[in-house]
Amino acid sequence: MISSREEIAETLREKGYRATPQRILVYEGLWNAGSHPSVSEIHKYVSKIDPSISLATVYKTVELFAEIGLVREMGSRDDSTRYDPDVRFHINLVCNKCGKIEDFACVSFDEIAPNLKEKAGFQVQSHHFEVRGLCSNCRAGQ
Amino acid sequence: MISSREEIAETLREKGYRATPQRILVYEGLWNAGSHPSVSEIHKYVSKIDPSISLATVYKTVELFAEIGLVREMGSRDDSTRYDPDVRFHINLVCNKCGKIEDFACVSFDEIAPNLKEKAGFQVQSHHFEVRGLCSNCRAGQ
DNA sequence: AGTCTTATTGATAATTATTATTATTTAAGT
DNA sequence: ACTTAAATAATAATAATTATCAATAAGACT
Repeated sequence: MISSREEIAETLREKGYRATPQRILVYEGLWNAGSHPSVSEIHKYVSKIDPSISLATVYKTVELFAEIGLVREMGSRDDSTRYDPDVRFHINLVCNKCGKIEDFACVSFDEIAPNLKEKAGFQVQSHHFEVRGLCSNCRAGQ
Repeated sequence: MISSREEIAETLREKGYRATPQRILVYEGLWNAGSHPSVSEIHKYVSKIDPSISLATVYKTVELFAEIGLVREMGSRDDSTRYDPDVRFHINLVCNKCGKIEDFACVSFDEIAPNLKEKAGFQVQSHHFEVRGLCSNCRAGQ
């Protein structure tokens, strides 16, 4: 699922953007800075490799990635916005107690809203499907 | 779908909270302060009826309502967090251009993730199902 | 390989949503 | 009516995000 550095560079150039080392690094951070990382967590991760990278650059990069579909913005409920580099359709299960986020496969988008486009005339660009509650661990500890 | 003042007051008391005029007012604001209103919009609305109501009170009230299931927090992507007083399962269609939010009925939760509870052992407390893209108007104007 | 143009970066200031604090008020049980 | 803890209003504090701008470097063109 994760793309190679050269694939990312190619995608950026195709869309008319420059393939900078910072952008490649942020892409890798999205996959390696923990589960569904925040900008702050991504910045912490990439700083270990390039200590001079700016927080503002990470902000601008994830915003760009979201625009061109390289990442999915999850919105913020508690602290800060989180990002999911898996852009395939799935459900994010967020535990209200421990905060853990799991991914859960579900039926396809077309099965859920078969006539979304016909009825609403809506052109889908991204989605955010989040379910909040208690994960199995936290339920056990109740 | 909207509950009466007395029903809201009763729900609050049942859960052990006080039924204050501010809380009743905020509940009405959730339905009347525009589509999927933000805290700021709710405060603007309720201030017309009770000019002394504090912004902090609106924040605390919607937080309480979200906890006891009287409203659904939609999370924030752009500006501020928005709230949906319709807590039934449905999709929010958010236009990336004009910002309009429409509600879209879809198949039931259980049809989408039939074995969510069995497989993930996850106890659902709330959901946020948002699809971003272009609404029919904005597509036409492209 | 060298030069040019302009997008991008890094550093930081500014903004703004949200939360915390605290004295005062009030809902609801007695 | 009285009491008491919960709730409110006002406002200060926090923290995420955005804006600004001079310096840098990616990529196009010789």
